[in-house]
Amino acid sequence: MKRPTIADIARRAGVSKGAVSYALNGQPGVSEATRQRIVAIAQEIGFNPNSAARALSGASARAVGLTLCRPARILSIEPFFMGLISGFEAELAARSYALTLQVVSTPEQEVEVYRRWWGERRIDGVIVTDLRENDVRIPVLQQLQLPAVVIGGPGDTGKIAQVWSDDAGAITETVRYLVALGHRRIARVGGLPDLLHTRTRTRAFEDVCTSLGLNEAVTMPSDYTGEEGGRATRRLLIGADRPTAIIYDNDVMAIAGLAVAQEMGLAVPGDLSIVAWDDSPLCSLVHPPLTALSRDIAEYGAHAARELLAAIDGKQVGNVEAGTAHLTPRGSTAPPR
Amino acid sequence: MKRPTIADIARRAGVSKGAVSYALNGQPGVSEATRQRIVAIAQEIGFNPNSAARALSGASARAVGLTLCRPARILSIEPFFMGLISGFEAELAARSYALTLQVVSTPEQEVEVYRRWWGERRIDGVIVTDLRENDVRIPVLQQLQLPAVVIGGPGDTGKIAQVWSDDAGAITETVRYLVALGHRRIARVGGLPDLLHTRTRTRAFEDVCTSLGLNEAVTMPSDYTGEEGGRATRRLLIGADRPTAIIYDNDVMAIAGLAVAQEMGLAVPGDLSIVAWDDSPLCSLVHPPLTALSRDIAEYGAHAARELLAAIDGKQVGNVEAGTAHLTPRGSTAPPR
DNA sequence: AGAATTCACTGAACCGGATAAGTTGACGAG
DNA sequence: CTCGTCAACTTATCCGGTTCAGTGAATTCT
Repeated sequence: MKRPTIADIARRAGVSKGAVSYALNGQPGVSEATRQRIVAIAQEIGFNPNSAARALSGASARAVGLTLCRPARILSIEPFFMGLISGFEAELAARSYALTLQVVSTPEQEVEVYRRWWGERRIDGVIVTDLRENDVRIPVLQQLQLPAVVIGGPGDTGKIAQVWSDDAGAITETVRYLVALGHRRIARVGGLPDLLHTRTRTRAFEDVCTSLGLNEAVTMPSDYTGEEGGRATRRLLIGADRPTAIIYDNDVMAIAGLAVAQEMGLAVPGDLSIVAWDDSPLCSLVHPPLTALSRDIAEYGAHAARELLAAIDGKQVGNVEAGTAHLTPRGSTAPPR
Repeated sequence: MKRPTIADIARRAGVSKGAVSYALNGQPGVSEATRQRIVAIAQEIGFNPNSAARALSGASARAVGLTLCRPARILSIEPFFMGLISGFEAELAARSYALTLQVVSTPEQEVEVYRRWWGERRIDGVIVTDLRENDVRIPVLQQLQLPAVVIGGPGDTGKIAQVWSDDAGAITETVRYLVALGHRRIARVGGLPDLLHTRTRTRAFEDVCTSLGLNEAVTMPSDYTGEEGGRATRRLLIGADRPTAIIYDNDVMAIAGLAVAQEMGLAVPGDLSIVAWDDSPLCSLVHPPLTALSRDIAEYGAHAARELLAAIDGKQVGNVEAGTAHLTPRGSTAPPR
C-alpha cells in the first residue's frame, strides 16, 4: 500500500503542496473554504504526515526519549518505572508525541545514548531519572542544549528543569508516626546509595532521629531487589538491639523483609513494624498488608512529561514539586510489644 | 551546538557527499584508504546520521513499535511486560534500532496507532502482544504490509510471523504433577478470557483433567490484577467441595490467592497448593515461596525482536516456539492433607 | 596500440514536508 | 481611473541523507 503524501492531497484538491501544508498546520495563507476541503480530503484518504520529512525540514521530531538504567531483573519487578511510563504516555499521547525507550546499564552508556539521539535528531527532549551527585549526564545535556526534565532530585541541575517529590518531608512524617506509636529503635533499608534521592532520604532520616532523641539511625544500603532487601533485613534483625520498626525504600524490599521476619519467627507488626516506600497493589496483597508511603507515580510522570513538553516549546520551566508521598497506615505497623 | 552532517565530513575530507555516504555505509565506490580517512573524521567529530534524513531517502526508520494494552495499574505491577521490553531492547540496541512505546486502552486504539505509525513512517515494524481470536489487528497489519511479530499465540495470523510458548504443554505438565501429588480437585484462576493464550490454557486444562479422570476443571476468569485474583480465590474456597490446588495465570494473582488462603485460615500447602504462572522474584519472596511455571521472558522478548528484525530485512519468518515454561517446585505445593 | 573494462569518485535528483519569496486578482482609497 | 494593499495562493528552496547516472584516469585485454 502506498502512503498518501501532501502531493496526493494537493493533486486531488487542485492546489499546490504549499497550500496543503498551510491548511493542515493551521497556518494563515489559505481561505477557510479551501482549508476545510483539504482537511476533508486528508481525512478521507487517511493522511498522516511523514514524521521523517517533517523532522527534516521543521524542527520537531515529535518524540521524547527515556533511558532506563537498571538490570533487567529489577526493571521487571519494580512497579515504579512502569507507573512512570504510563504517566508519561497519557500526556505524550494527548499531544501525539512518541516515547522512545532505551535500556542501558551505566550512566556513561546513558550519556552515549543521549549523544546519539541528539545527533540523529531522533528526539526533542529526554526525561532523566535517578539523579546522582555530580551527575555526568547534566553537563552533557547542557552542552547539547537538549531539552530535559530531571526526576529524582531535588539537586543541582543548573538550568535544567526538575520535578521532584519531598522525600525528606515524607520520611520525617513516617519516623514521627513510628515514634508516636512508641518505637525507639527504627532502622531503614535504603535504595542504591549513589542516587541523590537515596542520600536525601538518608540525611533526613538521620536528622529527624537525632532531633527526636533516638540514639542511632541505621540505614542499610541496598539495591531495590528483594534478595538484597531480605539480606539487609536479616542483618538488622540478628543484632542484639534489633530494631522494632524498619522503613524500606521500595515495596519489593519491604515484602522481602516481611518474609524474612516471618521466617525468623517474628510477628509483624507485634515484634516488627514495616513501612514500604511507594505503594503498589502488592502492598495490600501480602499479609499483613503493608503500611506504605503512597504517591501517584503515574501523575508524577505525567507532570514530568508536561514540564518537558513545555521546555521543548521553549517555555521557561524551573523546579516543581509534585507527587509527594503520604503515609497510608495498614496492618504492618503497630506499637511495639 | 551544531550537529555535524555528511557535508561537514565531505568538506574536511575533500570529497563529495556521496563518497562519504558510501564510505560510512560500507558500500563499494570508495577506496579503502579514503574510507578509513572518512570514518576517522566521522569518529572524531562525533557524527551520527540524522535519522529523519535517512528515513526520508532510504527505507528504514531504524525503529520498531510496541503498544501496551492494559490499564496503568496493571502495567505497573505486572512484571511480564517489563521483562519483555528488556528482552527486546537487548536485541534492538545491538542493531541500534530504537523502541517506540505507546500505551493504549483498546485493540481498536491499537489499530489506530499502527495506522498512524505506518503513515508517519515512524517505525519499520511492530511487536503485537495479547493475540485474540479474530484479532482486528491482524487484517490491518496485513493490509498495511507492516512487518510484525505476534506474541501470544499460537493462532491464526496468516503470513505474519509468530513467536509463542507451549502453554498447553506447560499446563498439562502442571496438572499431571499435582495429580501425582494426590490432588483430585484442581481449579484455575485464568487471565483475561478474550486473550487467545488464555483460551489455549483453558482448553488444555480441561483436556488434561478429563483425560486424567478428574470430575471438573473449573476456571475462574480474571483480569491479572491481584484484587480480581483474590476475589476469584475466595469464591473458589467458600464452596463445599473446595479445590485442594489452584493454578494462577500470573504471579500477582497467585500472591493475592495466597493472602486470601491465609486470611481464611487455610494452610499453604497443607490445605491448599498454589502454582503461579510466570515466575518473578516475587514468587520466591512470599512465604511459602510459590511453585511457579518459570520461563525466561526476556529471552522470549529477545527472540521476538530477532524475528521482527529478520522480517524487516525481508527474510521469510514463520512460526517459532520459544520460551516454554517449565515447572519450578517450591514450598507452595505438597500432597493434600 | 587502441578498445574495453574497472575503479574511484562527482554531481544531481530525490524522499516529503516546511517555509520564505514571489505572483496573482479583488477591492478600497484617493 | 489608477495606485496601493491584502488575501489567497504558487513557486522554489531547504533540510540531510541515499542513490543513480555520469566522468576521467588507470588497468586489462586483444
